[in-house]
Amino acid sequence: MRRPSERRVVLADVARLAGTSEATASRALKDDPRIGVPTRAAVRAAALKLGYVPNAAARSLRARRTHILGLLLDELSDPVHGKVAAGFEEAAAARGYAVFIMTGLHDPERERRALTAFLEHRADGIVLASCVSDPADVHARVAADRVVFVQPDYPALADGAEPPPRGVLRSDDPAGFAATVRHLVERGYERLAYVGPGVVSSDALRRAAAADAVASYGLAPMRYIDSGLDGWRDASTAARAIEEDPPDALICYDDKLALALLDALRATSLRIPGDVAIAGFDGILPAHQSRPRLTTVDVPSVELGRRAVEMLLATGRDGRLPSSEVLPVRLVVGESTPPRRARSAPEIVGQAVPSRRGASA
Amino acid sequence: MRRPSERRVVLADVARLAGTSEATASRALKDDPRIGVPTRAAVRAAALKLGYVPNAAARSLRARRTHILGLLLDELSDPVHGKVAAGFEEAAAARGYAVFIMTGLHDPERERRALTAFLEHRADGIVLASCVSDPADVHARVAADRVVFVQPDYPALADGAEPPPRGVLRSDDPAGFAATVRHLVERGYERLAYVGPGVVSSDALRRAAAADAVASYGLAPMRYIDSGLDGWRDASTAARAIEEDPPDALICYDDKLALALLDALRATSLRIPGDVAIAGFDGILPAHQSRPRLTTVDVPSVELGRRAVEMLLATGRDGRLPSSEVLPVRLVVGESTPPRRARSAPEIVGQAVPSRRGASA
DNA sequence: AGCGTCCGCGCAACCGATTGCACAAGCCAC
DNA sequence: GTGGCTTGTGCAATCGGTTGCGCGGACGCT
Repeated sequence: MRRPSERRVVLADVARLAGTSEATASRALKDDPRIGVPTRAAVRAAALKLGYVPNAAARSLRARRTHILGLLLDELSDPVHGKVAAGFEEAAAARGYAVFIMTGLHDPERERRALTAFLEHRADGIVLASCVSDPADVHARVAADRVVFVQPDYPALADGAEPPPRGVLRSDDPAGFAATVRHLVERGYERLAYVGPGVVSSDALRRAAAADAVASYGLAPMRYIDSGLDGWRDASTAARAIEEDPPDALICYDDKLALALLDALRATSLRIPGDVAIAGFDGILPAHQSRPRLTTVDVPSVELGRRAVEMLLATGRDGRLPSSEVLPVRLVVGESTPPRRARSAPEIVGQAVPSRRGASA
Repeated sequence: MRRPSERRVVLADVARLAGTSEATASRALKDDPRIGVPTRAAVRAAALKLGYVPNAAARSLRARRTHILGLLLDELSDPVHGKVAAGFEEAAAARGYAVFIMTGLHDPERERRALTAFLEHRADGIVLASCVSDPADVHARVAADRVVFVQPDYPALADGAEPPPRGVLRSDDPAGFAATVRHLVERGYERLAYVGPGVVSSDALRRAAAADAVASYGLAPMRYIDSGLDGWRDASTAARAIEEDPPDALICYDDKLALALLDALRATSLRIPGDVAIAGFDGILPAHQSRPRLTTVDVPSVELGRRAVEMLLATGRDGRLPSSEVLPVRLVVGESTPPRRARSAPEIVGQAVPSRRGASA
């Protein structure tokens, strides 16, 4: 237990106790082969005895490497971002990097401040997950070989750019939505609708991907239902709009929204999935446990976080990041999108109020 | 866009451009009143023009303050921990602190390494959420006025210690479980069972709190059902055990487990809540959206994170942390615990659970 | 014995900011 | 004109490690 009066143990103390110079002590502690084995042992022992803890600030000041990685994301409490963060932290820790995490909350000003913090602390690498700022602004502040974009909302950073961008990592969301649409079409759904928050820019991409798929099947253009920004909490407005004019199936921006809708639609006369099928996106755990089980798309969120670290730390000798990557996604069919023609008996699964009757067959 | 050839801009460059010394430039940038207004403006302009970004390592080396806070938790992808992290990050950012987040994953060795990282980076404060290490070991490494324990699993750090501990922050879980038991008793449930992972140490506390409450109502001792460590993913084993000999109601360690059980019990002949009622704990979003809606206890997780920051930064002039705090929780009655008999019991929906603040008895 | 190597280690500069202290003006009063 | 003050700046030490370079001694070889 360190008393206020005791000064912090510094390298000089270790060196003194070990009977060497600071230089030797420093090298010994990092197992420099130029230092003899006995000396190394002596320094080790001294450090241990004194409870020496090197000062990272001093070290990185001289070494020009901080072993710090910065991660910027929207919301830590969001399951998807939480998984990205978990994968990121795990991979970083495994490689001996500490992780700065800051949240942007869709606020450009907060993002700017977060970036400033990363830069002041001289993070060795920065990962921007779903940032709302302009990548050009970002690149004006951060060297291109030090920043990786994960799930960028910017079409410009996606495919088709010339030259192929580096340092961009994302999951194949368009393919996921295409798979969802295909699944629905194969199951006999025709009038599809997309529900999303609108303002989030990745929403436009997902919606467009679904719309493209719908068009490719020759179906009528997909209806768009605005869930609003807080549709994740209160989806009742969207639920009423759906009740008024129910489509055959709903394609949701993400699982969080789908689950909120599932909940809100209980208050309507609609039976789910009997009257309206519903599909989500992300593959978060509650989606797999909901009732009915949600048809959704598993996104490798943890893997995204992990790969982001690997990309950052894999700059080749040309000092450039590996080229961009797209991680595959996987459609998971649940009970929320049953074959449409097969429905003959009334669905019980989607009933609104739990039964309080006695035992029933 | 910074080219590799351009050297990083340092304070000396700013000073040169502004025509002052480094000392003056440094003071000007932090609005030292001793520096004349024109000089301050000149330095400001020079810094802006050069795109100067101060080096946090150099600054904190000399200033002996890093403006870094460390947060150690079990799993970032866990909803509860995610909310704690979110509150923590938000409060820290608002006060100009950067946040190191590391995960322990219930592994003492990882926790040790995380603590080492915090210490090497000289974090101004450290928050340990649900760490599995011995607090004594922690205090041997970290000054007592620099670390806050959130939701400690250690009875020794809870109430009753003498002198009252400082730097301990938790929610009133015992009161929450007591409220759940009371609710179940009032609704006519008699044979209660507790389901938990067993090995997690906070499990013992929760179980004990529930058991105490059960005893206080003169009911038979509560049965214990082991969910296993990965009961959050696969609760089928526990579900089979429940089906074999169903209690009246299940009190679960947390919502995650309750939801998994809810899901697993669908594969049994039991109807929920008709045959067996079920209650969770934590108040995570999916619990409020599940079907049936889960009776649970809202825990102020975000607030825990926020308060942790405030406690860390509120050390008085005696250099000591504020005394420990217990945040109140709130029972939320859902559909998973309907009245069991015809006799109607008083509704206590949304009633706040009486809770004590501070460590004073 | 003489000479070239190699090994192990220390000197001192350096990373980039902060800060105690001193000093130079400018101003007033005597 | 000189002393006492205030005001605005600069010098240089300092924080705690890292690292280029050089030096002394042990060792091998002729």
